Order: sequence, then C-alpha cells, then structure tokens
Amino acid sequence: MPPKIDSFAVARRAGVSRTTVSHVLNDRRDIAIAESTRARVLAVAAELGYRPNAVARSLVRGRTRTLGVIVPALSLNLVGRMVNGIQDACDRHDFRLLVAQGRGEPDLERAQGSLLLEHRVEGLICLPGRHSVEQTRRWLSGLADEGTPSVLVDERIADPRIDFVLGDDAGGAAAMVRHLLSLGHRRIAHFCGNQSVRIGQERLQGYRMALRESGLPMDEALIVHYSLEEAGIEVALEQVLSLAEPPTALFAANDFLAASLYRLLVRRGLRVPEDMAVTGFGDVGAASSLRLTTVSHPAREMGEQAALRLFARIEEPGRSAEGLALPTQLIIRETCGAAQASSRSGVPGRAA
Amino acid sequence: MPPKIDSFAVARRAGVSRTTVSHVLNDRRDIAIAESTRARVLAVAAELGYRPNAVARSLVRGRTRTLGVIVPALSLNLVGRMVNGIQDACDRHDFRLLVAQGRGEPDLERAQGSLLLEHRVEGLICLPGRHSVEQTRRWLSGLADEGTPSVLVDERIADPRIDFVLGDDAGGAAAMVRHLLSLGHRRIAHFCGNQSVRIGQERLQGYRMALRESGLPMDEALIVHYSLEEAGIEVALEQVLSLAEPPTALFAANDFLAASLYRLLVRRGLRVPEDMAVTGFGDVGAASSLRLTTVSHPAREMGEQAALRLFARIEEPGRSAEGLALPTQLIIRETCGAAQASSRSGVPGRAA
DNA sequence: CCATGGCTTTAACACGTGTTAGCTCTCATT
DNA sequence: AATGAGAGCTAACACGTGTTAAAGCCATGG
Repeated sequence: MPPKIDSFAVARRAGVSRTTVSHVLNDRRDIAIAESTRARVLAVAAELGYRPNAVARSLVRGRTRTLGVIVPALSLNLVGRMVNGIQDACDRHDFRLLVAQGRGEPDLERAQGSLLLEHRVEGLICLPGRHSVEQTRRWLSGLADEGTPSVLVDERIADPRIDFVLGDDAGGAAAMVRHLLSLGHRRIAHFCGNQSVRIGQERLQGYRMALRESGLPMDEALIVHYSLEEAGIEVALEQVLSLAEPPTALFAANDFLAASLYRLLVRRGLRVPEDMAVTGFGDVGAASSLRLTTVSHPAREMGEQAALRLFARIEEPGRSAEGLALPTQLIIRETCGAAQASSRSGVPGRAA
Repeated sequence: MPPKIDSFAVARRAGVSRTTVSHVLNDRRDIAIAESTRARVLAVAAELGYRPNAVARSLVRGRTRTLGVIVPALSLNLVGRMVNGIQDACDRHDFRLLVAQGRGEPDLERAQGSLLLEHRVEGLICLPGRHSVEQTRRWLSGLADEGTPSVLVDERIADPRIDFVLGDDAGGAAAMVRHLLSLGHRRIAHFCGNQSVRIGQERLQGYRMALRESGLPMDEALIVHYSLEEAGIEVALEQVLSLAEPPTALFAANDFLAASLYRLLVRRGLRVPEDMAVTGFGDVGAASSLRLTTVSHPAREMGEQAALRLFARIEEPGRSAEGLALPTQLIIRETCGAAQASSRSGVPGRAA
C-alpha cells in the first residue's frame, strides 16, 4: 500500500503550504502566485501522482458536478443511445454521470432516485418505464418542490418547473407515409406499436395525419393490432393480406416488427419491395443490414438535449421549463423500393 | 428554497443529539438506544424527508461504495447488456455505478479513468476499445500498483492482480459448427469477424476446431474475409457461391453480418434455410425477429461477474486474480433448418 | 529611517457526517 | 444508603479539500 498522497504531501514536498497548492491546482487567477512556485507545485504534483479527492471537494463546494439518470434497463437499444448522448454532454461540461436502473417498477425507480439524491446529484434525468409514467410525474414534481431540477424523457409533463424531451414520432411517421404515397402506394397498412405509451400512439397519429392530408379514404382494416407473441404477427399479416384490397406497403411501428414482417413475407414467397414494401421505425442496428427503409429515432440527441437543459437549469434555477420535440429523419434504403435520399421531419421547437 | 435538512435538524426536532441520530440511522446494534428514542428519531427523519449526505459519509468513512466502468460507447448493443449486468450486481451490493465513455481512444480512456479515480471509485471495470487494448493493460497494471482493483473485460491480461472476464467465443462457434454438422452440412463457410480482436480470432478458431475434430478436410476457400463496406459482403458472397463445391451453410461471425447475408440470399432468389442455412453470433434484438439460429453472447453475465470479482477483491485485497470464460448458448431457431432446442458450450471455469 | 503598498503566503474555519471516549443518570445489589 | 454496572446520551475529533482574512516580505518613496 503506497503512502496516501494528499495535498499536504504535495505541499510538504514543494516546500509551501497546502493552501498554495490548492490555489495553484485550481488555477485561481485572482490570487497572485510566483511563477517559480506554481511550476514547482505542478511538478511535484505530477511527480507524486497526486489525485485531488473529488469527494472532499464536492463536500466543501456544495457541488458534486454529477448528474443522475434513471432508466428502465441499459440493455435496451434506445436507452443505450440516449445515455450515450447524456454522457457526451456531461463530458463536455465536466460532469460525471451516475446511472440507475428502475426496471419500469415505480417503487424501485423512486428508491434508486433517492439513492442518487443522497449522493447529491445536481440534476436528474428520468426515462420512466412503461407502467410508471404517472407516478414518475408526481415524484418529479415533488423533487422540484425540494429544488432538484429534473428532465423527463419520452413523455410529456405539465409542471412548468420540469423540462421534457421527446422525439417527433408523429412527424416521423407522417414523413414515412408521405414518402410511401409519393412512391405511388395507395393502400398502406400500419402495424401499430403499444398503444398504451406515447410513442405507439403518436406514430399511429402521424400515419393518420399523413393519410388524411392526402385525401385518401381512411380504411380502419389497414390499422393492424396483434398479440405480442410471434404467432400473433403472422396471424395479423395473413388477415391483412387476405383483404379484398390488400395493401401494397406495410409500415411497422418499429424495426423489429418490420424485420419479422420481412421474414414472414419472404417465407410466403413474396418479394420485398417488388411485391410488398416494408418500412420500420427506429433505425436499430440490424435495419442497415436488411437495407430497411426506416425513421431514425433521435435517441442520442434526446439524451444530449436533456442534459443540456439540466445544465441550464442548474446555472439558472429560476429558468422556466420547456418541452422539446426533436426531429426524426427518414432513412430511405431499399425495402420501400425507392432511390436513396433522406429528409428531416419538422424543425426543433417547443412541444405543446 | 426549503431549509437545509441535515442530521442537526433531525436531532433538534427529535430532542436528541446529532450522534444519537447517526446511531439510529446507521442501525448500530452494538450501541444501546431506547426504543422510544429510536422510534422518535426515525419518525422525525421521515417527516422532514431527511436524506443523509452520501458525499460526507464517503469522506469520513473513506469508502464511496461506488464502482467505475469505462466503455467505448454505451450505444453498442453488447455494452448496454454488459453494463446492465454490472448495475444489477451493484444494486444487490448497495454500490453505485459511475460510467465513462472512452470511445476506444487510449488517451481519453485514461483521462476518464483518472476522473473516476478522483471520485474515489473503489474499483474499475474496463472494456477497452478496439485500438487501445495494449495501453489499457499497462495502465491497469499501474493502477494495481497504487492499490486500485480492476477487471478487464473481453480481453486477457497476464497480471496476477487483475481479473479478466470473457465469453467462450471459441466454444460457442464450435458448438454452432457441430450443430450444423449434425444437421448433415458438410460444406460450411465462415464469414469472419475482425481478426485484430480476440472475439474475431476465437470464433474462427472455434470453427476450425469443430471442423478438425469432425475429420472433414479443411477448405480455406470457405473461410471468408471481406471488406467492411456493404458491397464487400456481396462480392464475397458471390465468390463463395460460385465455388466448384459451394457451401450449404453460412456461419457469420455476428448477427448483423448474418442479417446481411440473409437479405442478399433472399434477393438472389434462394430460400433460407432450404437452399442455404444461415447462422450468426450474438443474439442481438433483431435475431429473434428473423428467427435466426445464433449463439447468445453472455454479455450481461460478464458484467455481473466482473462486478462480483471486484467486490471480492475489495473485501479481500490480497486475493489473487483469475480469468473467467463464461459459457455461450446455442440458440436454435429456424434459419438453420432444425427443430428448436438449445445447448450450452462448456462450463464456467478458469481461462488460460 | 519609517511608512506605504503590492505581491505572496499562511492560519483558521467550513462542509456534513461517522466514531470513540467519556459523561450522566437510573437501577439493582450488597 | 453507598456503590457498581450498565444504559443512554453528548462532546470532540477526523475525513481532505476550498476559501477568506490576515500576516509576512520586499521594495520604493518621503
């Protein structure tokens, strides 16, 4: 066990006081320090491998320069991309990131949040699980009362002290449908996502919006719900293919679903995209392998923006919160049967 | 701004001293405390919403109960799963997790590591980037000199003070090849992963091992290297299909590659698995959508084990390090053309 | 020779908690 | 009734740093 190297050790060895070491290492310009002294202190600190104790510094400064993030699980693709964005923003602002998993259980989420607060994170980013949205909202409002800033991701919240950040799911879905319309498709089926969460709802809403503005009749038979087991998808597909007027394009609410549809179609001897176009949403890793036309979800940017919002509120506690909807991007590959190009949905802006 | 609630506030309100509050809240059984006092303190703490300051506690105890992990990027699928496992283990041991991204850049990795050490993490888990393995090894050895325990993930290290954890990539690949052999395939092509990293090398090695033990002749033309662009894969596929004796099964070093092969085969009018079997490695999300036969990579368990190793070394600093290779699991779905079943490769054990 | 003033350095306190040694008070034992 | 024991509580220090007010030093000018 090597001897403990604290600022005392550096001071002794450099022949100065501990205070001088602190001033040099914190680069305080308002305090005059002889150049020779400064150089000597820095040399000694490097020589001894001195690592300032951030714990002690946090305590005395009353600032930890640490953010906390609560997610349902880090293994989820979008969650990883989001935390990646948060982390990048933290790096640029010299903040550390403490992560916690809530598994979508409200009680666990709150318990994990309390632990983060005991560690005095300066702000909290929360991506609630599917079943805990409402409780999470109330809890974050309570934290706002105590003065802890937070950002809610992927869900809206009415509290004017809490920012929220989400993707423009409706806009992205609408862009996809418009693209399919522009390719000549008139019968476009939508395989819905989970209608109990915002993203599932809004993607369907975007589909409806684009169809309505095109003037085409809305056929509810083309809006496909299915049970979650793999067999459920196949049954639903059979059903829609056997319609009197079957669709010529399938727009799935997510890429995994699109991949399943792709496989099922191929197994039936249909060609994609010649006999049937297939598109997805999310742009997960395998989407590019399948050359799947899809919508890229701005998960990384959402994380980044969430962190930036937090930094702004930490610096200016009175700042009023805003909702932000980040644009998605249409990724045109081959499963829609069009030449490659891409376009953005909407512009970044306030979300109601 | 609500009034600061520290242990003083609780003590005042409960009519006891701050020390008594500490004893009650830390549940010290060796110190006798009247039941009435204990109950009153707990009630007041709950009423005021007292949150002990973990920063102060860490400072005085000299223990932060925090682990640090350095990864190339959190957006990578396997990384997310691994950190998920680490986090679960931390939860069970009442540890917090501080994450940092090194982007595979050695300098950044070390800088991030230093930051984590300044925050006095009690141990470090390191998943080095592709290009920084050797430097990372040296750096971790240096940390061991200073007394900081660490675990290296996905790479071996000779230092007897540093544990490493990896997946049994060779065993998993061998199991896959044996399975294909058992289905009657005699010409199995392997589309290699990056041969400059361990997992790419060992998967190829497992392929060779299984073929050798089967007694079949080794045909180097079936070991496929390709350039990384999408077109590269197509060219390589054409080449192997036009061999005098083309393969009947394609074993890809990862699932994304397998998905690409699946798509290319289908586009050529070939049926999977009737005309050609396709298998992958990793069991990423889309693998189940494509009903891809693959090998599940034990990323989550690796993270979990890495953390457990660290806890053991933190409790018993003199403990000697071990290498651990975690078993993979063969996931038999439909792209190999077999009835569903599954088997494990090897047993958990020491890795040389 | 002393006062003035700028440039460096230092002593001392603060942050919020855990912990140890010691104090007080009650009760039972002799 | 004195005393010892033990239960219950408190005072004081420690952790490693940042920060402020004051002290020391040196040169310059009166």
